[in-house]
Amino acid sequence: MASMDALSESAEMMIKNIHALSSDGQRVRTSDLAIKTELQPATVTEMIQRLGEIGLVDYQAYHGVYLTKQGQRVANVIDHRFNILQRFLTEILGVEKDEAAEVACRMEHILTRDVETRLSNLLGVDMEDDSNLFCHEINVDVEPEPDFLPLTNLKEGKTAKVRIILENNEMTKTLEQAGLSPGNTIMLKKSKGSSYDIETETTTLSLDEDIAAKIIVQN
Amino acid sequence: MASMDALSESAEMMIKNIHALSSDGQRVRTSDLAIKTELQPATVTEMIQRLGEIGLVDYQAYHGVYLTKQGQRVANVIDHRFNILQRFLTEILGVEKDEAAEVACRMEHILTRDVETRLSNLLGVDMEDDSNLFCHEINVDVEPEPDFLPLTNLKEGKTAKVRIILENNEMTKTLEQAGLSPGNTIMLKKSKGSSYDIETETTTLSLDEDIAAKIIVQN
DNA sequence: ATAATAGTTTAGGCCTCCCTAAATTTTTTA
DNA sequence: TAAAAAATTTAGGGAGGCCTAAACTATTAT
Repeated sequence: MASMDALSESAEMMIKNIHALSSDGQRVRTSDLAIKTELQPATVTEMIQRLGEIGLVDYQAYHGVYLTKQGQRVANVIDHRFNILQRFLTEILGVEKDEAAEVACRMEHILTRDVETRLSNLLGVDMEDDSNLFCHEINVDVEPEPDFLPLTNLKEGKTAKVRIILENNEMTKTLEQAGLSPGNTIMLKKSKGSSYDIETETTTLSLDEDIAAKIIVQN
Repeated sequence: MASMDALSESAEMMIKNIHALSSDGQRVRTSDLAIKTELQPATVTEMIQRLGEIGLVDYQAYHGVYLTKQGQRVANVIDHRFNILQRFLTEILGVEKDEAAEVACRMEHILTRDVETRLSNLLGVDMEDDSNLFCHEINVDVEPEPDFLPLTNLKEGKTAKVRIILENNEMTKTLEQAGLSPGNTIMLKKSKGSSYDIETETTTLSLDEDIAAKIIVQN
């Protein structure tokens, strides 16, 4: 097992891909890695031989590789960094998903531990608790539905939570007294014409369409 | 002048360093570059010869290099990216200056235009107006206090600038329409219970606590 | 069971990015 | 201005990361 200086980007990518392909702890085949990494099989062989010498993978010629304990640790770090970066790019910067993935994939090899931790905090992730971080490719379309909508779009009979009221004046004070303020739960009983009948935790009331449109609720 | 694929990190670093050393538009000497880049003089020579072939520098053997127009453009892009990244790392994440510089120096070669723009917006910088960006090494200890805090921690009556909205969905679009988007200034009028009353440049609104917690402002 | 096919590795080559040592050019200085 | 000193470049070499073509091993199918 050779010395352990920092891994190259290519080496880290290879480890990441081995990890991604060895779902069931089985050995991963050279050809599958070649496809995933978009490298030639010969190049993959060369690479994993080097990783083997360093002790990050267990490699047996003609029979594929799997990550050693150490290799898994490396893979986990990289995955974590990738996820943090991707979330930062999409959720905070608003970068489009594909571009975010590409950029995150390049940056994951550069992040220091400190920056990683700070980014995690910014995103409200507990670094010690890894459970919600290893989602490689899994939570791709979970999309728990934003579900923010103006009261005018709520279906009759549906219950929802008031989240935003786009106005703040005398009128809203009245609404508040009726239990219609952010954080409260309400139910739309009926909407006929431009009138919305609502039931709050404390009372019932009827709203004009213009006002209802300014009340944003969440299912 | 050879073809123009993407520059390597090393090449970009060399250009950046040539730029940094050619304050007065004079030719930069190989030995100075060797010191700055911490490479051997022979390595520098090799590099700048290649840059010369590509047309990014004007190189005369034994007499140093200077950046061509094209080279300057590259240098400006890199410097800009570096500054944006460094500011993000220090001002928003609170990373210590030296580490921020190191990380920024690695990341500057990876940033895409889009991410660069978005980071600039986050920092409140107008991408078209470069003047406040070229601060290399100048604004070293200005330290304008991080002061980033969630809206839920803002004191009543205080005005602050919206910096980050930790989410990107329907809800944020609604907020944006109400003048609540990064870069805008808002004032927290009152916070009672789980409801936050805010005044933006265009309107007033009331927010639920969960949402308020995702809005990061700066004093 | 063995021949054909599919998968893998080795061999050899190219480029980048580094290096050291030797040659060359420029600058200094006596 | 010529020799010494300093700076620069050339020559040659090594490692990493890729490649293609050829050799080799494993698997499949008849």
